[in-house]
Amino acid sequence: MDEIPEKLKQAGLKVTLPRIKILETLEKSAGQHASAEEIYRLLLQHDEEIGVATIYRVLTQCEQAGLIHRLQFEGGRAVFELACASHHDHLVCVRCGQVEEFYDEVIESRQREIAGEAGFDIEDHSMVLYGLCPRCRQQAPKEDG
Amino acid sequence: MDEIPEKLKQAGLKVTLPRIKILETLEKSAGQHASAEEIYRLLLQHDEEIGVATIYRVLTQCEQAGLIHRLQFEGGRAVFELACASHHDHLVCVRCGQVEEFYDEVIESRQREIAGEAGFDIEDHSMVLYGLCPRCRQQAPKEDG
DNA sequence: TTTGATGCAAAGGATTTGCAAATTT
DNA sequence: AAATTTGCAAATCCTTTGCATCAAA
Repeated sequence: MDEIPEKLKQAGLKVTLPRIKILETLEKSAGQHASAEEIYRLLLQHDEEIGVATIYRVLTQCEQAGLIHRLQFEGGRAVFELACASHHDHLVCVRCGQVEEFYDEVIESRQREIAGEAGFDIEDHSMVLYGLCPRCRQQAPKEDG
Repeated sequence: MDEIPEKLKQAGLKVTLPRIKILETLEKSAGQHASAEEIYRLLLQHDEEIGVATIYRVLTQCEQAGLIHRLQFEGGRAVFELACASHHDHLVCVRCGQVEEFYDEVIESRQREIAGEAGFDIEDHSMVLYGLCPRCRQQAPKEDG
């Protein structure tokens, strides 16, 4: 499973320790989704002191190379994921931040139809369902009256 | 159609000139979608000098009151729309920024099913299709190859 | 008049950038 | 050795906040 250096090479990026560490961290992060700052902290925990600037730069370069995806959920900071998996959309827990992936062919085909009717040439789409994950639902049975 | 003051009152907000102007500007903006900065500039064009801080404050307050929605498309800045219309999702032109709305019951119901299977209690969702609108498609027949 | 709203400028968080020093090929 | 990459700090973008002034109820 250690193809990270290969991928960097194929992307025309030099294979450096920071890059490898950053991608490995993303790979191992919970649910394989992490923000730049989370990656920074995870690296620190493993005694890898890589500056935030480098992390942002590497993530941006890898995104442009198609190695990772940048996800813009509600709440400002971007979250990144390795691009190895096939296309999918996301379920995000508004309480704990947990991210789950899903893919639904019915939705995908409806999207194509809708875009076609509107005359749009779709390049990309994002679909995020926000709510409480099973765990958080139990911990917060009811919030209001 | 001039119910803006009414809505403000119902939301428990004082009916002030800046608020009325800001909501009117949003109402009249292209496709009824605008960012805070766009609203600021549109107001300036009509010789209304309202500070950005006020615009952000008013937009945030109106959002909390349910009068408008804050949309987080790709690219950082938030875009706002009046909440008068019923729920819908968005098609965004990646070139000219044009925003179109759509609603599809098939997608909506699939979303509910998916969330249910995952055990999530959905509070909200966002779905955005990014691509070239009909006009921009003509102006840019092919970019590569 | 009392309460809430505005404007300005300063603060804030996330991300980017300039430049010299350090690395990879 | 040549070309990139890194780290740091300063800069930038978008948005929020503190506080004195001003307007709405």
